[in-house]
Amino acid sequence: MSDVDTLSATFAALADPTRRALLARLRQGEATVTQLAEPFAMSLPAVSRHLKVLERAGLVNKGRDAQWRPCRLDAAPLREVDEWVKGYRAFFEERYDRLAAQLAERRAEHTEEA
Amino acid sequence: MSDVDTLSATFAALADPTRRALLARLRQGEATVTQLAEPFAMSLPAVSRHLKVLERAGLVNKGRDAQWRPCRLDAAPLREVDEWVKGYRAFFEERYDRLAAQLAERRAEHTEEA
DNA sequence: GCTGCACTTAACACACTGGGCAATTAACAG
DNA sequence: CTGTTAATTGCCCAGTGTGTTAAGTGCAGC
Repeated sequence: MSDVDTLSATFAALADPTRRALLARLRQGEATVTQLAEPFAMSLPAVSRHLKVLERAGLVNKGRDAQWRPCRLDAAPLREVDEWVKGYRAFFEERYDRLAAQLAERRAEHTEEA
Repeated sequence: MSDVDTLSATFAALADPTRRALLARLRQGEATVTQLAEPFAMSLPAVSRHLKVLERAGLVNKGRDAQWRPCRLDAAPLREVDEWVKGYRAFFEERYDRLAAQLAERRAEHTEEA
């Protein structure tokens, strides 16, 4: 996890239901680590580590208020995810299904030519 | 990786640049395992396993043509990703930045009430 | 049936993940 | 100074991921 590209780090961070739940919670506003951990059947250190993963992925910012570390959502990396998915929208959107099929077929022909 | 939810499996599959490159290649149409492996500085078995990960995530379908396994893109799982990201769009889209801030603040007030 | 090609599986190494508890740091409250 | 609360870090363990090479499987063609 040392020098992974942003997109990989973001996807990896999102590939865990606990972390996605943390993000969902943070949509409702700031929360401390203990507050965030409360709903989970999991130790505080475990949640703290999940938050660190999210933080390193740039999805969460931690502030400092005395002994509390109020966490805020930073959805910026999700913009990149959105852009990436956009490149595949033609392949999963209903209204684009036929277009996608045509694209794939036409490009397959080009491939065979080469 | 046994009984992971679809979204987690999809995100995990996407959290690897090699696999994303494989998907990008498959946008241009069917390809065999060897064809797919060709651009990578990586053994064939390694690529084969990457494809298996994509297959188990439902992102790739493998056919059977004699000794070849033509792989096709199946972007259906990405629809779910798109839906998920949509839930955060208000937090990263320029035009929604102010709205998101308001939402977060208003919900933070509600939280404090409780 | 042997040989070759496409691909998968096996066996192994190694790093990372995610969970637990215990100990530690940091900051407030008396 | 002492004790409490918030949060992190260290250590251990089990499981998983990713790469290698070598062996196995399945199909085609002479």
